[in-house]
Amino acid sequence: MPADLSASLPPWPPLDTGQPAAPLRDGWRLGVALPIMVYTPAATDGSEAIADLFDYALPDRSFNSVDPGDVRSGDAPDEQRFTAGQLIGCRVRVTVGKRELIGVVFTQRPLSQQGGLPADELKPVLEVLDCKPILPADLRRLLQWAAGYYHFPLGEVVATALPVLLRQGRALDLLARYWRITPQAATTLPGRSTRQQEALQALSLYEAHGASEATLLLMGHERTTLQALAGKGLAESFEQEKEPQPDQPRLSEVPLTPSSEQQAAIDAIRQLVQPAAYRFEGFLLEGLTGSGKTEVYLQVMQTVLEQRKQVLVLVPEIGLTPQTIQRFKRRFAAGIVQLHSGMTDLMRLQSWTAVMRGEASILIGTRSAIFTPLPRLGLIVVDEEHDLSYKQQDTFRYHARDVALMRGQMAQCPVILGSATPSLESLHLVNRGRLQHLHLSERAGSAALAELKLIDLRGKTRSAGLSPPLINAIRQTLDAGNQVLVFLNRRGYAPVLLCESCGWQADCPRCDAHLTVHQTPLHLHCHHCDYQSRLPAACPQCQSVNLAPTGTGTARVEELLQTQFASVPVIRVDRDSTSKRGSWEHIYEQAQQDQPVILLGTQMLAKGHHFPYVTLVAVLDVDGGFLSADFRGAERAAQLLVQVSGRSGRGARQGQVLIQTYQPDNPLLQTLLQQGYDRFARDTLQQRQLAALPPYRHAVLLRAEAMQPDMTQQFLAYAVGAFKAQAGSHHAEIWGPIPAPMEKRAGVYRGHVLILFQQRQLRQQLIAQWWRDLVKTPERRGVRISLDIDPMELD
DNA sequence: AGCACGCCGACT
DNA sequence: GTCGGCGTGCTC
Repeated sequence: MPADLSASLPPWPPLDTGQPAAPLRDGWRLGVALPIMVYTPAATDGSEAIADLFDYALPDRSFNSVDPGDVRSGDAPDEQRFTAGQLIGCRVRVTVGKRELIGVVFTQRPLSQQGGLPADELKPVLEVLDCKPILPADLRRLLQWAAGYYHFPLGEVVATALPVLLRQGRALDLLARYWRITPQAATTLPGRSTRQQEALQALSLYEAHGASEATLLLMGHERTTLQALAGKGLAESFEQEKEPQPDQPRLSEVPLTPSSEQQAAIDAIRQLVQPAAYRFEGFLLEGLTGSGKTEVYLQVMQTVLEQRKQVLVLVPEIGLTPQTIQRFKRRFAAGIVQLHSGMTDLMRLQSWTAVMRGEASILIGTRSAIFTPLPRLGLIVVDEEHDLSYKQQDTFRYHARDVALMRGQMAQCPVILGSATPSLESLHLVNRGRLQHLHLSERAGSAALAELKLIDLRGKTRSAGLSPPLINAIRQTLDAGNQVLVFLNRRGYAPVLLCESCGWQADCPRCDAHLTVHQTPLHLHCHHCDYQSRLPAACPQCQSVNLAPTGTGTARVEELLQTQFASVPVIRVDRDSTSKRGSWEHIYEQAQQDQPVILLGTQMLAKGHHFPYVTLVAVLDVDGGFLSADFRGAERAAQLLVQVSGRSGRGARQGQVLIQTYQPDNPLLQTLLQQGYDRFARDTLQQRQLAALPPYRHAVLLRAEAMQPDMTQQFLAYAVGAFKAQAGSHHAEIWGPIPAPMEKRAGVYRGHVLILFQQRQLRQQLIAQWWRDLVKTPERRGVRISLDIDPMELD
């Protein structure tokens, strides 16, 4: 029986319009954040100093007529286009140099007030695009924090927070179509159509004030259904200025009965989402795949929704499957919207607007969704918090998990970080008492956790990377009618083309890397820069024709498996095989049948997917990660192993995981296998502490790249000199400059300096001035530089 | 990042 | 004599 979550609460507050400011004779000076890579000094705005703003004038005549209705109406004369309201948080169109850009107002003060550029040197604002702020105060504060923390221009940070269409100047539609139920509906039956019945039921919840069509569409109803109801006189549509229509979340499914562990976790978090007790607290919810983390999220969310607050759920880039969405939609009849890269710009704008206006209560999105305005944010969930996709790797290098923790503090709401394999950063926060650790150790249902076993590759023959014991295990599993998952982190056919006469190897001309052999179509491909070429007929060095594809890629394993197990379908899942749209769904469908198949794939297969009939997971090569030069390599590899093993034996059947290695005695690998991830993580943390590495110290990576290797190194040497001159060498340890692990990539020579700080605040201060000077310095010419705060990968 | 201005080679 | 090469410098 659906329970009403929203007993009788007051209506939602209006949008943050601020205090209407009185029009001044001489107009306003607006501090605008613009999407350009420029750093400007902080201009003072009363008490607060905000860097990277450009001042523009909004002249007096703009205020001659104050009529909110005329804002943006195309035929109004110029003088009537602006209101004298709060402009902070609104978009403006301005001239920058010779071009026009759209920025967001961050400060607003009278032109007569002293400070900044003389008023007559300011350019005028061309157009005000919003009559109400699109970025509310709390989000502006978060964006300012992020710009400061990551040392990135505020305007560029703001740009990542806005949907593309708003960045391009599109107006937020103020008129909308609404639907409501008619009085006749009380006495007339809707007929046999279940869709119409469902739609009518939904409409009845909104009573006479109606529901916006957008909301109804988001709830899964179709426009044609509504029109059919209108045809029968049961519903009617009308247009009105869009007032935020509060979402009316309801529970639409009976919650599962939690295990005692789940209940303990739910209770712990629920304490903080009681009406009087709302405050920030971070939780690390650690639980293996299948242990029921999602049920904990759902039950805490229920409490939050009961108070008409909103929930933001972050998921990794590939974690947002239709199954995930379905799970939430089954549980709550509520506005649930998504934000991810697979959506069109218009869909993203609609989701963004719906949560910004409080018309949706649940937002499920990837990394950048952390910057969405949610006026009544009550809970943030970061699922699979260890996932690397939360860290943006280009230009604005923010970490969505870290931003989420800051946002929770600013919004005074709890943040749940969930993972089967928590990041060492989060475990460190637990140790320091900054996060509360909650455990789910039991696996729901009957399935026991898969047992992990090593296969010692030393002295064993291999065909296409598979040892005889592994091939036997695969055969037994298939003969028993079960499915097999084979995991290899290398795409293509063979990772290198080798001349068997002289040892020549086909290398990429633009990178320090081998070219990968691909079979269909036959060519050489560089996975680092996309360079492609034909296979040479003979060795360019010794003219021998004994060129052999060497090593193992997924395509070659596929070939072997197909010949070895001819009666069983082999499904390859990697970027090469799933690039076509719909192919992933097809694969998924096949894997959900209780038929023997072999699934073969890269990372893509490791995460979050349910394969109930897989009972054997084979990891062909685990050594790359555990031997990695990067100090985080082992952590990554361990997380991947645990995630992969979570794919096995989720149904009623016992699963096993076989791991091939040349290093069966590797101590970290042994710890992981014998004592589990927790112990592995504790040991690894201890090593980090001894080596004074993150998370025990706070890192900054300065990257540089240039056309010549010495230019890169020269610049980095200069940068180190400048840092020492400014900061001395007491507060920080400098590593480098050193060339990047793959120095030449896509034709440019890359290098970096790593600086480790004892204190985060000191890092913040010392880096700020240094970086702003570096950007300006003439030594920079010909060198591209970027700054990475809390770097995750040293490449 | 754009998009200027600015000072040196092969074309009508 | 010009079209245009991309070096460096600014954008309220």
